[in-house]
Amino acid sequence: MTRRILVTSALPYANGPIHIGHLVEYIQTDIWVRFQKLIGNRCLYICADDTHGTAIMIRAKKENRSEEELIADMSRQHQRDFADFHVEFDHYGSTNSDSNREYCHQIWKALRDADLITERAIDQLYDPEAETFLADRFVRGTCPVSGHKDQPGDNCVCGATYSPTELIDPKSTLSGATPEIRTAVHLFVELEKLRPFLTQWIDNGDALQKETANYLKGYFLAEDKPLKDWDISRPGPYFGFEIPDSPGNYWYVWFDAPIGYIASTAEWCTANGESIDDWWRSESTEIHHFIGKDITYFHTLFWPGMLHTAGFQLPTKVHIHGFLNVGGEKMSKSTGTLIAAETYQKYAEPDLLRYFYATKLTPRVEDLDLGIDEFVDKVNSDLVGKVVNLASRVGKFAKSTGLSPIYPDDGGLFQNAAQAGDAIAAAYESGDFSRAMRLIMELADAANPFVEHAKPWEMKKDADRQDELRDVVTVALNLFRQLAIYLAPVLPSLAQKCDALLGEPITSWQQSKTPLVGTPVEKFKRMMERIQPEDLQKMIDESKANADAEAATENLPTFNDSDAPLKDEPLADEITIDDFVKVDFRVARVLSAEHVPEANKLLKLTLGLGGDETRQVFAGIKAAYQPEKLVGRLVVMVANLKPRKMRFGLSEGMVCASGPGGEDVFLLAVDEGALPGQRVH
RNA sequence: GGGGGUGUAGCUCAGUUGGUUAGAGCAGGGAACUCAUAAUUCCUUUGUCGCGGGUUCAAGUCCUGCCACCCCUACCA
Repeated sequence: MTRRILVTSALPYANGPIHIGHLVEYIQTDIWVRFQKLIGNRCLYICADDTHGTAIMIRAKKENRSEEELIADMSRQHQRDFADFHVEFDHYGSTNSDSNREYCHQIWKALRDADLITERAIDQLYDPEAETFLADRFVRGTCPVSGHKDQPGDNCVCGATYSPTELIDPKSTLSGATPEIRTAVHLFVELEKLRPFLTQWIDNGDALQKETANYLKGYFLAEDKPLKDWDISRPGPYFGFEIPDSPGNYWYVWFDAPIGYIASTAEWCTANGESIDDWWRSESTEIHHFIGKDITYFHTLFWPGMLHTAGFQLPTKVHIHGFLNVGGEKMSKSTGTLIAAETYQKYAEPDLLRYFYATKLTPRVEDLDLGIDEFVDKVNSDLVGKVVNLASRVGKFAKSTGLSPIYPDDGGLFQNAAQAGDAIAAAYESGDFSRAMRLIMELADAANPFVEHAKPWEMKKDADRQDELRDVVTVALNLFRQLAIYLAPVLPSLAQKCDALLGEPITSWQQSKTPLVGTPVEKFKRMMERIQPEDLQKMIDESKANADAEAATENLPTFNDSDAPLKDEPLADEITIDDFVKVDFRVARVLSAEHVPEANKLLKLTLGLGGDETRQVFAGIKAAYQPEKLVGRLVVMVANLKPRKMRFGLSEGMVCASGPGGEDVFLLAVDEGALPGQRVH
């Protein structure tokens, strides 16, 4: 019976690029979705960019562009990265969409109607310069308990926890300004009122992994403490949706983000003439969320609460995965292990990462580790040495023989592998990809000896044994094709290469049950390259270099230069290089400088251009410079200016200086090593 | 401090409801082969199944104490 399944991955935040840690989740989900489609279920894979919140606002400001431009750009990057890694969504939306706004309104109204919303004024730090309220992580100051300096807004290295309003000498990390305490009204969801529902939802059914259910019951739903109200609003300015019945307040990003699942599905429905209710309000549709353990409680408490209140279908299953470590350590920018999808892609095939993750993924909430040597060994010996090699070693003969009209005796290999399909499918279904990969490799291990023992290379030399050769080719390629089918959810491109070789697309899991016979075979082409540890080292090196460069940029002092000078004197009309070269700037040494008694502003300078060349120039810098201090220094002059007769004598050029005049005049200087007479280009 | 998890060959891990001499892949050693991407095939070494008790005819598997590591959470009496 065909199931109808809606699948989501967590919405990536539009604040940064996709890295290999994110990819664990998208690859995991994509494998599961491809598997469902392959066995013939109706399956929809929905995702979107998560675009709202303070972080986006701040970043847009820093980059001097609108939030809309920023998130459009990030969305493009994200979708490009996903496509590179063969993560294939049925629809990819954005939380900053009309559709999402509409569903936010709808769910909000339901929460109001259920009397779950309350208001309360809370004190929060406010950055008067950046004109925004500050989340805890945007404040640093001295710990009120131990006195440690430069601690984050909510906890200290000494172990103390506190409220950011208790920090001594707090500073905003955005502007460096001292934040002030401001009171603002926030809206809250009274989660405690949903306790009976949540308890029941967590206890009954198998929507959650056992360890997750235990964790929630033990921690959030413990009898002795009520569930805390959920702070669901932020005062403006805030990049997000304004709350319709609370002007000036915006929904906190975690309110509208999961609603994006529904909104994005709705967009797909509109485009495909389907009804949203069939997907989100139907008991015959399964809803599967794939998320990381860090956002467990949003998806297992708030989200079911929202769905329940607004009358949507609850998740059938929340699949929670652990974090990625690299080389046994947490990923970090400084060691280069936080590798961007884009960087990975330059040095290694995305398929290899998909396979490696597949061998590591289980239904449990466990962290997984990417070790360089392990990655290289596993991928090379499993995929290249066993799977691809199976096709490769008969590939050369196959073009001339084609496949036999009747599948020959193979000692039960094909039949055995066909039967193993059920166990492999069950492993995929339960999210135990690690087990699935192990089972598939067992088949690959059994297949290679067949070729070895059949000795096709001897048959090739004997004209009387061409039928036997064709039989060996038929067996080897069919066994290979079974592997390609079983691996298709993980390695979609290998399935395609198998199509290209055998001329029969892989579209269904059931194809693994029936051998392909009597068809021609295309010329064999290499399907996969081995990877070297150095390739992975290079991507780590590049990531590290990128991180260092970024850190260097961020450590640059910030210059808060006023825009007044430019406004006072706007840029002149554009000129060409030809216009520019007409002006001959020269480095000159001040040989003498003296007051001009009759003049208010002028000094009389004698400028040397090297050798005997000198120019006499009157410069309006009297208020700013003492003549005796000018003698000997280098200046920049316009040397080909038409001489002008002044009351005090002939001025044979101009000295370059900036500033509005009076005491605020600043002569141009040249760096050490410049020589009088040199032209300025 | 509380909750959860893990500990099996050098490495990554399987070991179903307790039931024969504890397994696989990779790595190591030896040989063969040459169709194949120095790939493959055959043979082969290695384990106090973290440590100590207990239950049982029988324990890697169940109970218990300890040790180590990991994850979550916290300073709450």
